[in-house]
Amino acid sequence: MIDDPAIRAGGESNGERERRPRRRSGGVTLREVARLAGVAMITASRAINTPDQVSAATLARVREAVETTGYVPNMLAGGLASTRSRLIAAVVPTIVGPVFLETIQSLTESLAAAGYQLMLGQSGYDGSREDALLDAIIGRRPDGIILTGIMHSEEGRRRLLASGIPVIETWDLTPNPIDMLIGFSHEKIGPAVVEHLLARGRRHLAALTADDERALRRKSGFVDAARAKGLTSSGLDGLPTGIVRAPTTLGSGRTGLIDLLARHPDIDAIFCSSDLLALGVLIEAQMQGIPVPRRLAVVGFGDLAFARDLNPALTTVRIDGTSIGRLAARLIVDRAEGRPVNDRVVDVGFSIIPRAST
Amino acid sequence: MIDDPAIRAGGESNGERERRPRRRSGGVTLREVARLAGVAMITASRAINTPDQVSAATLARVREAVETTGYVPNMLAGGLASTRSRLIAAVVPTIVGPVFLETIQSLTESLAAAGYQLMLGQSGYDGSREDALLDAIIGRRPDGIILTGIMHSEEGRRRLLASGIPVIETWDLTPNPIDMLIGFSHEKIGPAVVEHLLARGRRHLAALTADDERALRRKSGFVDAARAKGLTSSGLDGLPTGIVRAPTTLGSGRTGLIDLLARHPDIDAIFCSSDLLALGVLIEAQMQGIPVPRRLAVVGFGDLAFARDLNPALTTVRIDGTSIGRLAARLIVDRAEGRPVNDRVVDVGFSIIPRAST
DNA sequence: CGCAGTTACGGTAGCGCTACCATATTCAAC
DNA sequence: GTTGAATATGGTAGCGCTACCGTAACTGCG
Repeated sequence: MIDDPAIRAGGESNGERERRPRRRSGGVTLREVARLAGVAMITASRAINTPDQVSAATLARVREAVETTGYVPNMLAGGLASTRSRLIAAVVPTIVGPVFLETIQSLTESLAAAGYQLMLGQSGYDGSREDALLDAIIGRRPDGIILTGIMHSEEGRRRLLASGIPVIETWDLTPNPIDMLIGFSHEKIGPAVVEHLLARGRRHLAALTADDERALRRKSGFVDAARAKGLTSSGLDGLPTGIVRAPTTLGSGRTGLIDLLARHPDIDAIFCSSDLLALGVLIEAQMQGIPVPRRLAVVGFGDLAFARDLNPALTTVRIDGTSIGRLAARLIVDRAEGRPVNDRVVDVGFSIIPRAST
Repeated sequence: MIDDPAIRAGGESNGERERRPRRRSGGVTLREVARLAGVAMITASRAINTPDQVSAATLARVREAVETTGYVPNMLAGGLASTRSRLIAAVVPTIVGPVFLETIQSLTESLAAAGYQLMLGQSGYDGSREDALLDAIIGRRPDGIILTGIMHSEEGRRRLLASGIPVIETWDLTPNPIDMLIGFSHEKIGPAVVEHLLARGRRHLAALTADDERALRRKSGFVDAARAKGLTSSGLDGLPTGIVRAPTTLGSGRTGLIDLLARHPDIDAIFCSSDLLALGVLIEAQMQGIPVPRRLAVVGFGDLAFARDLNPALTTVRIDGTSIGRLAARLIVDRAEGRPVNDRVVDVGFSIIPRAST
């Protein structure tokens, strides 16, 4: 080889063996900033990350150097050195389908305010990509993982536990959380809705729900509570129910109502597993000339922005998604910064927003 | 300095000077895997990242070692060493407001399939947090940045350019993109909608739009095209228009229609800047007993899932958000992997979906 | 058989940053 | 003055991985 180190070294100084160069990221590094400010790298680092550990004069000089060079710290390097990536991962079944949006929104904002960035992953409604996604996430060494309304495999649980990364499960209340939990009881929603409908004089209840796990549990709570009150449809053990494919659409609300009415013409109240379904029911009812709420009461779930503006305004179950996101951010950040977290399980509850549709 | 390396070194060799330990991430490292497989670290690395560069036997041994240890590569370290983070950043004004969801969804999926992860940032509709967000993003050294329908400050442009990170701007067509561009012309949508409405015999057009930048440009195209066709409302230079605050809601659609009708009772067609607005218009029209489309034609924008299921089904302008996301992923990944990208500006166009509301 | 080209693998030195230790200096306390 | 603690700064060795450069063994070819 002509590329003999000795020959190459000759050019350098006298004996000085030539170090091979390496592709660099191209940007300004902390070394450069430190040199410009006339301090050691570590001091420059402190000036940037823990400003109150350096003197005012030094701080000013470092700040100026940062300014003139346009230095942006490489957080990959910082994360590697400190084992704190300042990345938080959030997993949702799917981002279309507006249920988790509020949560993601407030999560992103709260995290950004604390200097953290959100990584987003979609597991698919059937959790198909969940395990592969988990590896991709754990590989990035996030400081926390937020699971949004998700059923995880045993294998997934193990990997999460083994990774040692703080985990928050949300939008549900499981008996044995992996780590932390912020959610509410889907089972308890059903009875509350039954209560509400009974109070409004309804006796022939029905449910229209998506076939996803949590919606089905809400439905079960509803059906069981109705049965406990002695409300069973003629010839049925439980209640008239319609099941539609998740994610729910307005269209499936319309066909769902048609189907339910065909089988049970006497129903006078429907609990839908999403506001979108409820909107479909409202529209179909109106087309068929069925007055809401006079002949048919409709309850949704989610309290999406449009619910209050419908005609009639939609009675629905409200989950404070914004609180969930904000709280999740706080817990995760507290954990990441080593502050103690006392409430590892938080039930944010739900509320029924009574409006004109019931 | 007393901290002379020679002195310390002396202590080391005979007196076994204790090397200070350092907190480690706690997990299994590649070194461990390599040791178990009986190969060098670099070979283990190749077995994992470029499997066809190692022999079948070695590959199997490394795979087994990975299996038994539960090794998950630290991509922070990998990213630092290779200057390829395999992170892609996406910036949206806000995630609530369903317009960009399809794009984010397909983006996330396409990127995941290629081994990349999405970082999400929200700039706020007014771009207030944009500059701070940009630093947070650039600091993570993503392999690409996707700007979703965003107006960026000059300062932001500079920082992006200086960072050297590939950038894709989407949902718009600007004359001088920062880098790459996938979008469509908001201006051209207006004339197309005017065409459509004229063909359906409408003569008294109106617009109801949000006050965000792009919606206003769609409106301008609409108004200008109408004026060019000689369609001006009595006593007006242009067309009756209503402006509502972004983000749009169903409620603002309702009040918008009330307001427009009060000022211009003779209008027979409304172009709304979002499907949500259009839904509000439909609902309000129905409340007031105004038959759609007989007396009033309604056109939306976005073709959200519910548009086809409304009654009457909503005529709307469709943007293929899924394509935008998929294409953006491809361009970014191609750039990241060093493949040539020939079409740096792509116009994905739009289409008018004629339905019963016009 | 010699030579080049290919395939498989390894040693080493970073990527850019921060944890860990250390030193120098200052100021209050005794 | 000595001691102790707090403040301000610096040197160095990694964090866990891959780029760069090797070497050795094997192949095909004249």
